[in-house]
Amino acid sequence: MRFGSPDYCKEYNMIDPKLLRSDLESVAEQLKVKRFDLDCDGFLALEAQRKTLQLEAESVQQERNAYSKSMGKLMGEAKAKGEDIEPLKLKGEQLKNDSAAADTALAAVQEQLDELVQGIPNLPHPSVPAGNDEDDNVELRTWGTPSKWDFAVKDHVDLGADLGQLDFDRAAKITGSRFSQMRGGLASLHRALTQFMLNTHIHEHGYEEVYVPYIVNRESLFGTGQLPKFEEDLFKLEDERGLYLIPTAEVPVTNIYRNEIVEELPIKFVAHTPCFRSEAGSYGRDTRGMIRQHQFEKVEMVQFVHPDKSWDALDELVGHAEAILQKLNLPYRTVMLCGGDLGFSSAKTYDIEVWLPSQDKYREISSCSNFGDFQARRMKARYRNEQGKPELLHTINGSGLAVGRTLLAVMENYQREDGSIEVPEVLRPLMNGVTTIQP
RNA sequence: GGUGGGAUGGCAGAGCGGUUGAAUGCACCAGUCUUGAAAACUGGCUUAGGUUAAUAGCCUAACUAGGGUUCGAAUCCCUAUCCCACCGCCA
Repeated sequence: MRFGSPDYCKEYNMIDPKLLRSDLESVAEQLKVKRFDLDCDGFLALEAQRKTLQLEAESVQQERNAYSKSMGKLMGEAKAKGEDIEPLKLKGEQLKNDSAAADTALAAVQEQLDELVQGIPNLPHPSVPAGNDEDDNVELRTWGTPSKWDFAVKDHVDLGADLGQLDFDRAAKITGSRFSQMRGGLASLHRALTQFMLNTHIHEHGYEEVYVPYIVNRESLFGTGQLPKFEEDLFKLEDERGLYLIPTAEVPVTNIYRNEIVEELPIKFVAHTPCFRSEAGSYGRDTRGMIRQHQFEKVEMVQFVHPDKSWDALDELVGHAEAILQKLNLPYRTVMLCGGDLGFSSAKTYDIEVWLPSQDKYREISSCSNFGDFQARRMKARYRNEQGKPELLHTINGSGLAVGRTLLAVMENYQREDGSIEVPEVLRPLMNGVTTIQP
């Protein structure tokens, strides 16, 4: 759980504290791209206190250790001479109290320092453009051409309802809003998409499939950065152990190597899991259909890579996600997120957005990020460098893809005038040759 | 859910409350020997934090985790987690 001593260093530092001490101005400058205002004066003041107090605490501790070590001998001598050993103990007691006082003072400052440092997001990569929100994201490329329809296109909600295979009302009855229930061909199509994505990543992109828990502990959520800042986005179990439903496979998969030194890099994992998100704070947004659900399926790619290779690996991983859309022949575009839209832990993120004819625009279907050593530092996930020394590795991940949204995109882009849906070529072998979803 | 037994360095495995960061073996690295290799011998071999120009020294911490007793804890006490065995229940 912890780096080093419980007294002197708290867990979950994120930005390298050494970097803050050596290059504070530069860090603050870089964080402006992310629209984060770093409290430099506050940091410097706390850091100065920390340094003084830590040196003090360690020196008292040193004295105490030396005294304790000599105690055995001193007591023996005292007893041999028939002297009282109480004064000897008293001095030890005094040292203990001094030490405890010094530790307490240090801990108080360290706590404030930790709080400050832990609230600092990851630094953005120099190539990340400044900007406030998604409107400032930069389109890098588009692929495919949105179809022209000579009839009025329906959205997936109407298509699904007309097919009698997608039912939000019954899902609401069973559970509540933001859930869906499917049946028949649509349910099969949904499953086939999952299977297709997994097969592609495993057999064409070199990923190893992993099966992981869908319920995780706090430490894992800290490791990937969902906690402590984003607790309200999670479903927490009413359980004294304090467990949570996973909001993404990223959490269990990335944490596979928490507190470990891995032998060989890179490691490429792909996992299919359900994802659970409370969507607190998104009331009224995307309430129609299955764009934003409390429960959805996702195929997630996670890579553990050498620090020198993470940027190349990210580009490659984006390509893996795009390949799925290309094989499904779904038009999309790839954008680079601006600083203001970047997630807390991410150094750089590419979003892939699929074309939705009903909305006449592109909507996010995958998000691919490089976290640098940010998550690795929280997780203590390391590898052995060329000198054989443990060093933080880099983590990257990306959806490949969000299955629910992919289904929706397939429905809308493959719809026919009669309301039936053509099954994309690549999915047919997985659906026993079925070519059309019909009522 | 019940009862018992465990958790020590990469692995195996010692460890009376006081030079134990931790015996020993294996593995690993370097050297000697050898034409080369093996064997044998010699030496090295955990990690984190702080200090520092330093991956040099020095200091602090760590024997699953958290708390307690003590001048002093791997060693004693409490709690949690995980593992093993048996019983009960069960997809």
